[in-house]
Amino acid sequence: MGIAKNFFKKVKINMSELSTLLLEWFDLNKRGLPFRKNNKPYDVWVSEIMLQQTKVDTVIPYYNAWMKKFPNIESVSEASEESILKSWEGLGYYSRSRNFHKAAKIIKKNFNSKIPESWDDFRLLPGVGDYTAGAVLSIAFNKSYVAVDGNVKRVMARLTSRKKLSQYNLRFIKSKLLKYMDKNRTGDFNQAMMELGACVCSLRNPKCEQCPINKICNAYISGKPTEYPAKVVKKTIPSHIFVGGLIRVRNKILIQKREEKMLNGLWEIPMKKINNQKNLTKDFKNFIFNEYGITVKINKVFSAIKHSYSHFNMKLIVIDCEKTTSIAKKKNMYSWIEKNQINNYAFHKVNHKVFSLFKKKTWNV
DNA sequence: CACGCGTGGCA
DNA sequence: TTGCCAAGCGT
Repeated sequence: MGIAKNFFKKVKINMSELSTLLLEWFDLNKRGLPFRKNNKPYDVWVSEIMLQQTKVDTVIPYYNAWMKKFPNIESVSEASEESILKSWEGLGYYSRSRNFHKAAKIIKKNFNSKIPESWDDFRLLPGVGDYTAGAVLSIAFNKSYVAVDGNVKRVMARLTSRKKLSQYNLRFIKSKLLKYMDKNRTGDFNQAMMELGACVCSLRNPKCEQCPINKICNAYISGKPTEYPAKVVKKTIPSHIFVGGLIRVRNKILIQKREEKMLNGLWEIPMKKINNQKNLTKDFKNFIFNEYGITVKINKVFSAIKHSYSHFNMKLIVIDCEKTTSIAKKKNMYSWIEKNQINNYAFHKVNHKVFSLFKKKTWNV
């Protein structure tokens, strides 16, 4: 008496048509992305960095502004850290911009400001991983490298009916892609795989009936495409309470520059994680005195602003207060600025929520 | 190698 | 409302 096997039988797929079918679809259905007009190496690279874990629609305005301000490698290599961060403000994953800044300096110094075409040189630059190297080298130079992002992993997991994206399966997937990609159009092939994943072979509701390669797809034949790849269990995200202050003196407020790994180099109002709200104002006053040597008079305590980061949720209680006395003490890098100077600094997101809250309420700085 | 790293959209 | 995830990389 065997166990009933109603698992579908994996079909031996002939992938020799993959490139032809895919590119035929891509030529008719590709979106006209602004960063794919001329496929110049620098343009492609900038877009690939911005597109990491970020949606196309979010990237477009940042990309256009960046290209206007930093049209080439040399302009990036000569830019200040401040102006780089200001152009990246709000886009997230700020180390991308810091790594690109470092890479531009290396390219100016070692490669005469010309983006290297060899895998070994390009892949070693800070912020360039296997995906970005493959994408840039294939799209800008038509080199035969695969670019395997989250979309491509999902498409290939379905084509080959692999539930687990183990290192072994990923190597298998890459070898198949490399074998069957159109070597005359490697950049288009890679982008077509990604576009298919984003627009047709989507995570939740794949449009299998419209898919140009459904006849060579194991997951489609199985009738349960969303079972590939299997979902991975994620860690639950903790929540933390913070207290922060809009500390005023006359028409100015106090801001500080972050020196931690997270949001490094970005500006913020003084804020601190607290364990509970029992001694909220007392904790806040102590924090401000210990950190800046400032005593404050509290005007108003606002209800919490919520903000979600990738790995924790923040409830930020903001206190409106005025500086009463101060002693000379500088632990952090900080600055007193007027309201109209806010646009001169790169703030991280939650500060803009604070500013807009105060604008609505009692903003008379 | 599993985790830290931002933000916005969408179900 | 809350949770999930997106053209990944560094450690």
